[in-house]
Amino acid sequence: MKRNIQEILKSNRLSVTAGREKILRLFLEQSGALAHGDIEKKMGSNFDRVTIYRTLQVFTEKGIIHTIPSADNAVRYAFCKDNCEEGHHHDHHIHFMCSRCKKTYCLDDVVTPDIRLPKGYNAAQIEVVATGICKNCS
Amino acid sequence: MKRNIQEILKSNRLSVTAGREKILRLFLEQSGALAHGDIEKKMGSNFDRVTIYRTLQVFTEKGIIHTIPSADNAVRYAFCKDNCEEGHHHDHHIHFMCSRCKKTYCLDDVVTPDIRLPKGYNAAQIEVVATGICKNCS
DNA sequence: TATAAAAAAGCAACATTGTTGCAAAATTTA
DNA sequence: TAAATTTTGCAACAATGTTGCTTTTTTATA
Repeated sequence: MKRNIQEILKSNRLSVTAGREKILRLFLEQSGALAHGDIEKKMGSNFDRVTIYRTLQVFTEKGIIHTIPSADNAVRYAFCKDNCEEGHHHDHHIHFMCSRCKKTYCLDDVVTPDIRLPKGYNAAQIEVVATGICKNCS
Repeated sequence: MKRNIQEILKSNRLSVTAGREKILRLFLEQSGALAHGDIEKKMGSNFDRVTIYRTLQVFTEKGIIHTIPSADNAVRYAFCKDNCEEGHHHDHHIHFMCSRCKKTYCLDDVVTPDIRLPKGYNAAQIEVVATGICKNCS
């Protein structure tokens, strides 16, 4: 796995650093998505908050992770299993937020539906977030 | 319209105050959705930030407005045209965020699609947010 | 309509979250 | 291994969100 992590960083032309490895490992070991705050907690005090902000930013730009919109001002991030390229995600799956355990999942098998928009509107991306009770909590 | 605004407040068992009237008017006069920050700017300095927070909270609880999730840590709010009841929204429309003009619209005529979730997942709500170029910008 | 009760607003203080510039440290390149 | 490049940590700051409490406003009632 460690190998894998370094591969991912290198193939995205990123320096391999302890912080990036650790954050990436968090995403890979994790079934759910992570908010900035979650990561901060899991990283302990060895890493600066600013580093985490910047790492999440480059990971997102590179297409290593993607963002999940939320209504609670806590954007979540999740690893892109599809092979996304820099600046162009193609994660067409939907997301699920459990209101009991508060976890956010990528439902990789559920594809974003086609949606017919009114004339004049042109969608580049469609995000679907379902809220309810997840598998583990029901 | 003024009448209308007071009606809305009263029918939700809320005291009619200058701040609530003004915020509600903003939503009614507005085609797009508003983030807390937008409202703060439009309200000028006559109203306290805290009042705006609390007003948005009660309006949301009462079902007068609904939240729109976002990936930029700036939750938007919009007036509920459907007659939502306290604690139970039924706004089954989707939202559109224009990446050019940055406005967020409720596409009232576009209904949230039915989505088949994996076994065990039970959705209480499904949010769809499309991003792209809106009618006015295209 | 005046008054009491209830609700909301304002204020202050604070906590949390996010941003920026710059010097020090680590990583990569040659 | 040394130089160049990149990343980190730190500090300072800005913006956003929260809480308790007092004053003001609104509503209900006499």
